[in-house]
Order: sequence, then C-alpha cells, then structure tokens
Amino acid sequence: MPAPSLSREEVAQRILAEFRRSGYQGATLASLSEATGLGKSSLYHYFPNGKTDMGTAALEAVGVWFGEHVMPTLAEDAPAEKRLKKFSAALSEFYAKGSKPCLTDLFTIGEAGEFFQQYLKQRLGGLIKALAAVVVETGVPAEEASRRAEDAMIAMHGSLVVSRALGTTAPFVRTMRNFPGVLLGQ
Amino acid sequence: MPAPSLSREEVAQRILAEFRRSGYQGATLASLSEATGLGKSSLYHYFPNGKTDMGTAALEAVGVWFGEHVMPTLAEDAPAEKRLKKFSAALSEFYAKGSKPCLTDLFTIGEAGEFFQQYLKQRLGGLIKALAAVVVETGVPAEEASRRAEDAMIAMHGSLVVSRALGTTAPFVRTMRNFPGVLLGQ
DNA sequence: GTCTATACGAAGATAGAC
DNA sequence: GTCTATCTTCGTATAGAC
Repeated sequence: MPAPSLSREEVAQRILAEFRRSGYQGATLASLSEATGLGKSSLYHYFPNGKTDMGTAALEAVGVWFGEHVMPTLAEDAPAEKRLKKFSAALSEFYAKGSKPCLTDLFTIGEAGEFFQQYLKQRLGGLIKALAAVVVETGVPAEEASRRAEDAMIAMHGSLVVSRALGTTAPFVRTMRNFPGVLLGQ
Repeated sequence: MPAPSLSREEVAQRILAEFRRSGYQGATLASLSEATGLGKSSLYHYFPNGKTDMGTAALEAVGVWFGEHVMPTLAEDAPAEKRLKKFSAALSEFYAKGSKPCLTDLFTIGEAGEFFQQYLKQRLGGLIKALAAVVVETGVPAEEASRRAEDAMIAMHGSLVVSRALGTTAPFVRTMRNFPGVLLGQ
C-alpha cells in the first residue's frame, strides 16, 4: 500500500489547472489523468463520481485559494482604498493578469451549468456582498454599493473574455487598475 | 433529388442556436443533427469538414445578423446618443436580454480558441472601432473614445457571464441600459 | 440532398491484481 | 493507492443506396 504521491489538495490544484486550460467539456479523463500524473482508476479513488466530482474539487480548490489570498485582503486593518487595491492585486494574480479564465464562466456553459450554477451563484453573490460591505464603510448607501460591487465583478469577468478574444491581457490589466476606482466612485 | 428542406442560412441559424445552448465542445453531431432536423450525412453535405465547419457557419450567421441589425444602427441619421441606444437595443435582442451567451466567450475556450480566436479578434476589434468612431463624433479624443468603446464591450460580456452565474438577466439589462452612458461619458 | 448503416476511435467508467 | 486491462457508450466521420 504505497503512500499517496500527491495530497488530495495538490491533485485538486492540477485538476483545476486542466479545467481552466480546456473548459469543463474539453477536459477529459485522459487529460485529467495526464495533468495529475494519476491513472484513471486512481482518479476514481479520489473522485468516485468521476468528472463531476473533479469539477466540484476544482471549485473547492478555487474556494480555498480565495479564502486564503483574496478574502483576507478585505479584512485587513487599512483604509478601504488600500484594501481594494490588494483585493484587485490578488485577483490579478489568480487570473494570471488575465491569461487564465474563471470557472464562473467555464462552468456555467451548457450542461456543466446544471451541476455547478447554484454553487457559483453563492460564490459570486458572496464576493459581491463582501465588496459592497467595504464600499458601504466609505459612506455609500447600501443599494449603490451593491450596484458598484456588481459592476466591478462584471468588468472583471468581461475583461477576461475580451482579453481572451483579443489575444492580449491589456484589457484585463487596465480594468483591474480601475477596479478600486469603480467601487469608490472615482 | 428532393429539394433541400432548409436553406443553408436556416441550417446555420439552427446550428448557431445549438452552439449557444451547449457550447462548442458540448454540441455534438447528434445534437446538431437534432437541432437542424438533418441526418449526420446531410450535415456533412453542407459542412464537409464537420464540426469546425459548422462552428464557422455559426460565426458567419452571427456576422449576418450583426450586419443586418446591429451595425446599421450606427449609420442612421440621428444624434449619437440615439444611435447608441438603438445599438444597445439590438444587442439586447441578440442576447435575448442576457439569457443567451456570446460566441466570443464560448468559442475562445479550450481548443475551440485555436480555430476561432483570430476570427473573433477581428470581429470584436471591428465592433470596438465602430463604436469608438461614434464617440469621436461627439468631440471625444480618439484614444479616450477607444477606451470607452472597449469598456462598453467589456461590460456587456461581463454582464452576460454574471447574469448566467446568478441565474437572472438583471445585471445584463442594467448594464445595457447604461451602455450609451458609458460611451458618452455620462 | 437525404437517408440507413456502419466503421473506428475516444470518452467515461469499472474490475481486479498488486 | 495505484496500476493494467477491459467494458460500454458516445462522438466523429464515411460508405453507399435512393
């Protein structure tokens, strides 16, 4: 009984990378096997329900990363603008300056949406709510703050799509530079 | 030799609908066959290179629609704001108020991007350029106009993703209501 | 131009040895 | 926990009749 060569979390990270590279439908057991270095049977040991379980694991891996690197930026002891800048920087790193896609996009297309949309709705909703709370701190009414937070997430996701289509990260980089400004109404 | 039951253009429209429903990888010859009412062999008669040809046909079908319903709004004899409102309304119709996705998103994911990204880059670039030209008419410098046009397209694509994830068209509808304002700096 | 039938490999999933 | 081997179904594509 050999020790596992990879922790479940490391496996999930590699699965996430493959889903981001190929999309949900585009990733196959063969490509996921290659990405993790595990045989198909080993993958089924970790994920008894196959590809959908792997999709869930990828979403959880994103959740862990956001919980460790993104959300904490909003709880720091610093002015709102500084926190939002750090938040924006954390997102830029996660999306590799706009060169890597978001599961919120990939996992809501076609039948993948039937499995993952509810989960993603909660996630995106939570993110918008957390951003809005920071904006409210600066004296903005709740309703307007929510609108701005939603606009900020809209801009981020849109810039990922546009960057991908134009083949340059410039739109994403520019959008994330303006991210705090959008939220603070500057 | 029976006459074709559908024109090539009608076939392309149905193929487009199926790709928007399922994504590029998610659409299969079986689903495309069902969507068009044609057998697989008939599809290969129209599209000898199979699925990639059908993807190209879907892109061309979008091009026809935009050429007929979207781009002409910018050439009308009316004030810039009125033209931009009509442009925004035409987009809203094409995206069914935010409930149907954009091929710019779907066809740049995974290996589909290898086939279609260059085409989509030209398309999106042309759209941004056309919008920027209208903004320039209102006295805005070219560089700033291009930025606003890009921002407007970013907002539109982002609102499609966010609407899909949240399961409501509200973000798209709100974004398209502000579409002319973003371009005119209001 | 459309159909039925079919070839062939890929995809998801499982069996069972070690 | 990982592997090889295998099963079944699906996906793409073609052959050939009408």
